[in-house]
Amino acid sequence: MASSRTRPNMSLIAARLDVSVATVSNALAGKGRVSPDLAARIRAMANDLCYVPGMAGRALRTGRSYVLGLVLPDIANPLFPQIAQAIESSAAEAGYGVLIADSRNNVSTQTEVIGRLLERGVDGVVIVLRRGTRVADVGTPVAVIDSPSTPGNTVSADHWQGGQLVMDHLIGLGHRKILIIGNNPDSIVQNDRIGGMKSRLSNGAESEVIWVEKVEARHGPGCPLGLADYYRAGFTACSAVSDLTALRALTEILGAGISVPENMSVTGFDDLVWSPVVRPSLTTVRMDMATIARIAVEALTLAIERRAAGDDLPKGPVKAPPHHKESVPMSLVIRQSSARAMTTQRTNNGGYSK
Amino acid sequence: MASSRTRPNMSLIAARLDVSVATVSNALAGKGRVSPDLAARIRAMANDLCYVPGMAGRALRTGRSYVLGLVLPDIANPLFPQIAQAIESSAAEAGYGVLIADSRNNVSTQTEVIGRLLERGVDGVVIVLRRGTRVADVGTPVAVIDSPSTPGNTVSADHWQGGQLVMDHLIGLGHRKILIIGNNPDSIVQNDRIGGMKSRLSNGAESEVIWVEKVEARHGPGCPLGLADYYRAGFTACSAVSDLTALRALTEILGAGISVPENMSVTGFDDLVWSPVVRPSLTTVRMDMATIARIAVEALTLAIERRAAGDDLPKGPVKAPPHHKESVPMSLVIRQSSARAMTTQRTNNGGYSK
DNA sequence: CTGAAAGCGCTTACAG
DNA sequence: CTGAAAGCGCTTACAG
Repeated sequence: MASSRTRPNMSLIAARLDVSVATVSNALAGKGRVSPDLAARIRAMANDLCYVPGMAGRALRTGRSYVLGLVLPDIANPLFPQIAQAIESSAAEAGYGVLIADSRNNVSTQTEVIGRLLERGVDGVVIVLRRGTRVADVGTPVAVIDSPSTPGNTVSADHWQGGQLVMDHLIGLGHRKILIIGNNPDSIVQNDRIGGMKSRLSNGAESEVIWVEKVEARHGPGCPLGLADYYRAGFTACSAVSDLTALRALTEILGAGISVPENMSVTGFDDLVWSPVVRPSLTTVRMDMATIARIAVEALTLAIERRAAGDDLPKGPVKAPPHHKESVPMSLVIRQSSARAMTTQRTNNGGYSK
Repeated sequence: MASSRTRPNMSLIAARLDVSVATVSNALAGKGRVSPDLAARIRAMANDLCYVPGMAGRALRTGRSYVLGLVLPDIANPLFPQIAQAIESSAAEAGYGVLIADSRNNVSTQTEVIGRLLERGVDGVVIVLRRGTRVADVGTPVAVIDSPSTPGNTVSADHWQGGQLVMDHLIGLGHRKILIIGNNPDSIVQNDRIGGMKSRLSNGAESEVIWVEKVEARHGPGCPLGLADYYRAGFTACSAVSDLTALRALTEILGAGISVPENMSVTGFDDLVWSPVVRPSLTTVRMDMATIARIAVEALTLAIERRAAGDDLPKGPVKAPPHHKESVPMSLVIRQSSARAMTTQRTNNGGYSK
């Protein structure tokens, strides 16, 4: 009677079929050491009993939990959904679950949450870094997602190339005075993107960079960025390092009565969820998160296998350099759209003309 | 030599101190069955050896993993960061880890991912529901976060009261013709919010409801909502059921040369990450996610304790009804701001006046 | 206050 | 092809 309350295990299956648990284990694992028809009967019985393998036992025995930790600097970051979804999906495909942890942009918290993940027995950790922090060596395989300019092993989008993409687009549309809007001058990612943009100025095009945090430090949080002044000074495009910044620019420009894209083009970065929703929808650059996640998870599972196989101590001469970098191209997303060619006569009053 | 490669366990501590593992276990668990100084020596040794308890062993023995599953309908949903952060934080406080899963807005996928979570041995599951789906009975405690109008046990924000809050605000500012913008007419949450809004129309105020999905079904995705027409028809405020919809309205209105909030007020819902970033920043309504998460996690841990204690079968007469509902008040976030009083003379050209 | 022993569910050599 | 046995790291009655 009470047996219906408790989850079935291998012993139950074995008892019902009068075989040994070892055979059940082998049959269910598909190791092929079991005769086909016995294996079939075992699988059928497992199915009848709604058997689900107990991971705790397996983990204890094999020393592997098939769980990965995902450490994020700030879960509230708008890019997080893309990252989490991609990692979860890649991990699930590789047979791993994903335990999340929020390091709250804080190095000591980061150490602490990694500790908690290790307690929980994760086999490896994916860490998303911010603002040039480094991660101390933990006793488990680690994959880092950040900028390629970050020291150490990393997988990341090619932010520099993404910057080139967007600048090529703007130059191709005929823009020659382009305002680059950054947010935080300390961000490696943002500097990479801006570096890429600047590297593609051509045909006499010029740019100027402003940083939101610097402007706010002077005039207070949420202050205008003075974009109407740049418009009057002849700038015809704003290239922001993120969609968040682009959105701020877009609303400020529209609010000043300057039409987009007729009089001013605006581009962003990251293709955040609302980018297609605003009017005009935002031309932006997208990271291939699915690929980045796949590479990170593959690297991790490979390291986990190696470690499980005991390839720990690199005896003899040290082999290849320990730094491994991989960067994934970004792609331009051209929408309805917020950036357009300089073919229309530029109006000089900045007003919205019917 | 090789011992430095392997994680220390209780046996190692016991051997080093020449005591039994049972005593180590008791000392580390703080059960008080161990003399204070022995307990101190054991803790010191554990510390020296960098001992971290192996959860796999504990899980196997106690039948509890101290891991909760978090099932989301769509990780890419912009509300997800708030939810995930709150759940992770509450769970961590209660000593639980959080395994994420994405049901991709799909009932069969939802069943499948819940199955995978159970395989991994989660002690309970938090499910965020969408669009009136129900969740089948799984063999583990479940907490559902959704609308209070959803059948079954739920914790949620009081969306109806949130709607009242925003309408009270607009009426108080003097608005009398208010456009309510919904997205999906099938959403229980959105209908609750709109119901609350309508319930507070007073002083001869009137409203009209439009649904983005319906407009798009007629004119194609991304089409204008015709808000300038509503402005010309005398509407002075748009109350959207989400910040995403509010953002779309805001950019359309600004793009039409109608100034916000001088000529048209706009409000949203959810206080998404970019709401303070746009200009003018968005007046919105916020759910108290921290409280909702705390209630959900508490309910779950309580149910887990009960089940562990064996209070399974409710013998004798059935007690209180199985449906438990809890709804948490929302709060108005008034910003710089996108909604303002009807004190200024209304201009009739809809133009932006310097 | 401390220890010997059993057992949670699984996998893996090893024998037959 | 199949089974008996050991053991992963822990906790929990039970005895002393």
